[in-house]
Order: sequence, then C-alpha cells, then structure tokens
Amino acid sequence: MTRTGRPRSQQADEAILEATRQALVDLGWGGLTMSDVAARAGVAKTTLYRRWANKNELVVDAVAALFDELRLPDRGSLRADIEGVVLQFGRLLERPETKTALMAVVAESTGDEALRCRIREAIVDRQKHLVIAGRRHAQDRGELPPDDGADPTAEIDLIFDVIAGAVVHRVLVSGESVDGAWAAALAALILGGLAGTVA
Amino acid sequence: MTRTGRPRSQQADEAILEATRQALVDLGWGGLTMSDVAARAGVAKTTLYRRWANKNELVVDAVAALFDELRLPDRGSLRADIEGVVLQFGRLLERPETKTALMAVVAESTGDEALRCRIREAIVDRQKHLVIAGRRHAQDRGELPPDDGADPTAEIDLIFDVIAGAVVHRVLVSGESVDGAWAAALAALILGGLAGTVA
Amino acid sequence: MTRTGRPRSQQADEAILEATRQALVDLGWGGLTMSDVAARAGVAKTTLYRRWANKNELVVDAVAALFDELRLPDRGSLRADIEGVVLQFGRLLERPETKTALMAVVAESTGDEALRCRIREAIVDRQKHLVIAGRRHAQDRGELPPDDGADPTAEIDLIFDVIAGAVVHRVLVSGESVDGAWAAALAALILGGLAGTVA
Amino acid sequence: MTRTGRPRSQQADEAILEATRQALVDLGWGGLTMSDVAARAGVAKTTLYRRWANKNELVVDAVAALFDELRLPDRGSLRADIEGVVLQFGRLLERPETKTALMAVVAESTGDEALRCRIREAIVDRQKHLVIAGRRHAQDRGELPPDDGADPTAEIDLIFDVIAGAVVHRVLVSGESVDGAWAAALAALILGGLAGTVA
DNA sequence: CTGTAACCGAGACGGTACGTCATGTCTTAGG
DNA sequence: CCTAAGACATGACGTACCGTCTCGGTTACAG
Repeated sequence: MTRTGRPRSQQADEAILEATRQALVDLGWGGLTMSDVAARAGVAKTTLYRRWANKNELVVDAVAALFDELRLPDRGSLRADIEGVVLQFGRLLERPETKTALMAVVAESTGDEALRCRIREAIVDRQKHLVIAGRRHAQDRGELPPDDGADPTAEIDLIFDVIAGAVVHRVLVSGESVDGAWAAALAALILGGLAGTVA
Repeated sequence: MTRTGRPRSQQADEAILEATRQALVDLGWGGLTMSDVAARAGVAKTTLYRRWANKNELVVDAVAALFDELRLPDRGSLRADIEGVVLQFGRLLERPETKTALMAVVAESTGDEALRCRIREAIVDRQKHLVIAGRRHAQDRGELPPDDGADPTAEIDLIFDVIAGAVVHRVLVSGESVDGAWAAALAALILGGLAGTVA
Repeated sequence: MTRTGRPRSQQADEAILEATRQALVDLGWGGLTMSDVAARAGVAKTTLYRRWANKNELVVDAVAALFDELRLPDRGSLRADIEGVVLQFGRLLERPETKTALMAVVAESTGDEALRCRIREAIVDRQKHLVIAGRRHAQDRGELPPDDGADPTAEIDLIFDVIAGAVVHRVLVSGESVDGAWAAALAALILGGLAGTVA
Repeated sequence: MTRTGRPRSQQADEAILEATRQALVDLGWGGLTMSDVAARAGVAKTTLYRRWANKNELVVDAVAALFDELRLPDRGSLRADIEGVVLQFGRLLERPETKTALMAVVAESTGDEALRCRIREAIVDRQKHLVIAGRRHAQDRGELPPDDGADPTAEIDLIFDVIAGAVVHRVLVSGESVDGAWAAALAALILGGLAGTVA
C-alpha cells in the first residue's frame, strides 16, 4: 500500500496548536471558536476539522504540550523535590491558557469516555510520573523505606491526588497564587503525613 | 417606593433550578441550553432570564443548593470528623449534576470576577466553614492546641485546599470513587501532617 | 386556538423579496446566496429560512411579484392584443432579475414536483390567463368564432406555448431583444395560423 | 516544437462526458458536483479541470453531444418535415439529462458571454440549421417561394424561435409531453402562418 | 372595583458559531 | 507531461442557541 495524495502539512499542526493557546489567553474557553482558531493559524476550518473532531480534543492537545515542560530534577531531599514540583505545577496552572482550559475540558470529559482517556494519557499520566519519580529518588536516598512487596499504587495515587488537587484547588477555585511559603507548608504537611502513616 | 405589580412566582424558581439539575444530568454542561431548561420547567425563556442573566449564574445557583446538605456533626474525634466530611463531599461530587457542573462553572469563572464571587459565596465558603468548625471541635476536645494569637487563616486555607482539592481531583480528574478506605488514608495523612507541623 | 407569540414582521417579507430581486440583478442566479440576501434585507438568516425553505422557493416568490404587472387591456383588435402582450412579456423578460432567475428555477423544477407547482401557480397560470382573456375579447369582437362546444383547452395551450415559448427563446436563448417589428411578425404568424386552422 | 510528455487519455474524455450525463439524470443540475463526476468516470479531479474550466462548460459539452443526433431527412412535404423535427426535438428534451441541464446552462449564461457563445455554437446553431435545411427543401419542392433577394434571416430566426421555443416551453414549463397530435397542431399553425404572411 | 404595573406564555427577532460540503488549486508519487 | 490521490484555502450551506423583543393575557396591590 503506497502513500498517495498530498501529505498533510506538519507546520499547520503546530500553527493550530499555538493559535489555540493564544486564543485561550485572549478569549477564554467559552469565547474560543474553531473559526477564530483557524483564522489565527492562517488555516482553513476544514484543515482543522481534518485533524481534531471538536473543540475539546483540540484544546486537550494544545494544553497537553504545556505539560511537557514538567520535570523533576533531583533537588537533594524529598522536601525540596515536593516544593519544587508544587511550585512548577502552580506556575503552569497560573498561565492563563492553562487556567481557562484545564477545568473546562475536565468538565466536558464527564460522560465522554474518549475525552477522559485522552486527558488521562496526555496530561494526568504525565504528572503522575513525577510522583513516582520523586518517590524513587526518596527511596534511593533512604528518606522512604524501600518497597516491601505490597502494591504502592494506592499510596502513589493518594499523594498525587493531594498534591495536584491542592494546587488546582488553590489556583482555580480559591483563586490565590502558589508561592514559596504555601509550597513549603504543603510540603511540610505531606512529609508529616508520610511520616505519620509510615510510623 | 412601594412594590406594585404582579409578584414573581416563587414556585417557578424552584422548578427552574430543579429542571437545570435534571438537564445537567441528561445533557451535561455543554449540552445544556436555556431553552431546554425553560421547556423542562414549563416556563418561558423570558421568565428565566428575568431571574438569571446567563447560563453560568443559573447553574451556580442550581448546584449551590446541593451544597446546603453538607454538615459536620461532632463524630467524637478529629479523625472521624475528617473521614466524615471527605465521604460526604465525595458522595456529593459523584452525583452527575455536580460532577458535570462544578468544574465547568469554575472554568468559566476564569476572567469573570462576578462569577468567581458568586461561586465563592454560594459554594466555596459553605465548604470552608466545615473546616473551621472541625478545627474548633478538635480544639475543644484538646486534639489541637488552642489559638495562640497568630492568624490561623493560612493553615485553614491549606487544609481546605488539600481536602477539597484531593476529593475533587480523585473524583473528577482521576475518575475514581471516594470510598471508606481512601477517606481513611487521606484522614491519616492529614492528621500526620498536622502533628508534624505542630511538633 | 389563540394566536400567541410575537407575530411575524410583514415588512421583513417585502424587504427580503426586494433584496432578492436586487441580488439577482447584481450577482445572477449562480452568485446569489441566502446570506447575502439576508444581509441586504437587514434580516437574520433565521428569519429568511423561517419563511422560505430554500433558494428556489424564495426566488420564485420574488420573481412572481413581477408578473403581477402583466395586463391585457382591450386594444381594439386581436392583432393589437397579441402585439401588446408580446411586447409586455418581452420587456419583462429583458429585466435582468427576470432573465437570470426564470430559467434557473425552471431548471431546478425538473424532478421537484413541489417547485413545479409553485411555479405554475405563481407564474405560468398568471400568464396563461392573458391568452384566455385575449381569446374572449376576439370572440366578443367577432374576430374568432364562438365556442362550438368542443374543449378549447388544447388550442389555448398551444397558443400559450407558442407565444410564451417564442418570446422566452428569443430573449434568453437567442439573446436578442423583442422589438415592435419582431412582435408584429410573430403576431402576423399567429393570426395567419389561426386563420389557417379555422378555415 | 515537439509534443513531449504523456499524452492525454482520449477515453477519459468520453468517460467524463458520459459520467456527467448520468450524474445529471441521477442528481439533477443542482445536485451535480465535479467530485462526483470525477468519481463516476474513474478519473481524478485534476484531469477533469485540465479539460473543462468549470461545471457549466462541462455540462454544455456533455449535453451538446445529444444534439448531434438531430437530423432532417426529406419527408416529402413541409408539413411532414416540421412535424418530424418537432417530434425529434420533443423526444430529445424529454430525456432527463437534457431536461435538467439545458435550462440551467441557459440561466447561467446570463451575464457570461463566453458561456453564451459556447451554447450557441454547440447547441443553438445546430438546431437552427434544421430550419434552414427545411426551408430549402420546401423551396425546392415549390411549397415556398424562392428567395427574392431580401435577407431571409429574420424570417428564419422567427420560425426557429417559434418552433424551438414552443417545444421547450411545452416540455419544461408546461410540463406536458410532445405527442403526434400536438406536433401536428403546431405544424398546422406554422404552415397557416407562413401562408398568411406570404399572401 | 378599577387602574396600572409587573408578571406570564409564546414565539419571532438579529446575531454568531457550528460542522459539512463543493469549488478550484496545490503538492505528492508514479507512469 | 500526464495521471490518481488527496490536502489545501475559501466560502456558502442550513441548524442551533443566544439573549432581546413584542405580543396578548394574567395577577395582585393601590387608589
């Protein structure tokens, strides 16, 4: 089977995603329209719909790219690692394109299993990996006990929900920023909690 | 200035809010339309717009009523109080009308200060009150030290963001349910954290 | 059954039909779009579609109004009556809005029985009435024999197809104008033909 | 200058024209699309556009081929010749591909001089030739006087507009078929008219 | 007990975005 | 140079919802 016909323009893809992010900043989720994105990207609506079936999927992909920048360098201690990831995630969520888009697509994903999967793959799993990496670093340093054979999934999920949930809630619901003091307080709470549950 | 003219129908209000919740269950946030709500409530669109300026405000009020049922009975220990409120909040969020609506209005509130205020008054403050009450109960029992004169706001906000954020994240983003075991684990983490920060 | 709701704007109807005729002059049949008509009429597309289901029906109604002006005053002789109606019909067809629209809707009416009916009622029957009236005038004057009891429908239809067809063909297909000389020649041919068939 | 490169496929031309006629039958003028014609002909759109600039020209050529079959055999009398050509033309117009296409391209030719020329060359002149031939036959037989030096163009055009117009109008506008009786009646009218104008 | 003012239903209104479709051009790989 | 395949920019399509408005008609309080 030979590939035939004109190939899709790769540069159109990136132009569309960038236009989507810019439109989110300017107009918010509710004001974002496919026509506007197409116009900003210098692309026809058809081209846009050929790649993404609807607004939700487009925005997920556009926003997902922002999560690529999340990293977990070894900062020398579990406390520093937690503070680092909290600050990083906080700064990411405070960007207007993330702020306006993330909750909206999560809301739309209720009752749309395909969208939920796309979000999980593109965004959630990428963050959860940070928790797993941080845990491994701490075990290597001896700050946390090594795996005892029990499944650590539940604990990882809990820590993930606490960290990500707290940051999301503070930024989007409470509407306050994530600064060093708050990050330190959250890290202290979690460290205490880990010590308490371990003991 | 005397109020004259035909008074507004009080039963229309409740019919509209109930119709809104039902429509959210059936159609989700994206599929909900004002016309549909009006039709379900047996009411003209005019009547609807006379009371709520737009979809967001209507949904906030419709959903806010659900949060009235949150209570913090004294369960005898801080641990039990936390587990109780986590389970209560989890069950509330797992209802389809809450699930689909809450994140959506939060998303819309980005860049809409009036909407953000309405959400804060109608929803957020109502939940935060639970944290404050639980803290006072624990102090009365001697589980937590009494106020030392320092402003406890920061600590209350942190605990609130952690509890509410973790529950929201688990239910809406991770897509898993809040059961007794998870509630116990979260309560344990927070209790350990409080002990650690206090010590 | 009581009439309820806001009544339709009668002035919108006429604005739309006039805008349609003007758009036909400017753009021709192929270039005419519903959006453009709506914009010219200062009316929303919805308003337009509420009244006419598609381009064809709209144009039929817009053009039909032009045929209202066709009259058959008694000019004193059958020859003069024929010449008069030929000239009138020729002038009507030479107007750009008629020229471009008439054949197009006739073409579309192939395979659309509803459209064919609409055309017949709104346009064709209105013209055929002129032939019937002219025949009666001529009988009153003694130029044609009175009805002998036989059905005159076939003869009327033939004369109608010859006159209307010849004018349409000359103007639209041959692309030449209908002037006095041509009208006289056509009238002479028909008068001769009538005499021949009668004799 | 030598012709180089791959030569055009001659069989593609006929496949396209035949596909066009078939598509006209199935979909009518309004429903006919270039993509569909290309698909039916098993040909790429590029190939189609390389030969015909647009839909109108393609359809003119596709339909014009049908007019090639018009003939005027000498049937022995002017009356028989007229009846013959009327019946022939009627049968041609009653074919669905002709019916739906002819008026449509005529309508489009309003305001498109190039298209008008193409129609005249491909279709109109081919028919008018029949009138000229019939006239010459009749003169040869002595049924009509020989040319007296005056320009017969006006008379030929009139007869042509009357015959072609009447047939077109009966079939397409009145929506009735051209049968022997009607053809005879039309022939009688024209013969009477010729006699009357000559006398 | 009659105004009158604000309410009510219904539904038409001007807008705007939707997602699809057809047009005519272009860019590939291959004949 | 032609061909098939198919992506491209453009722009109209007909639908749906928005939030406003205009109707005729309905309360309930005021004079």
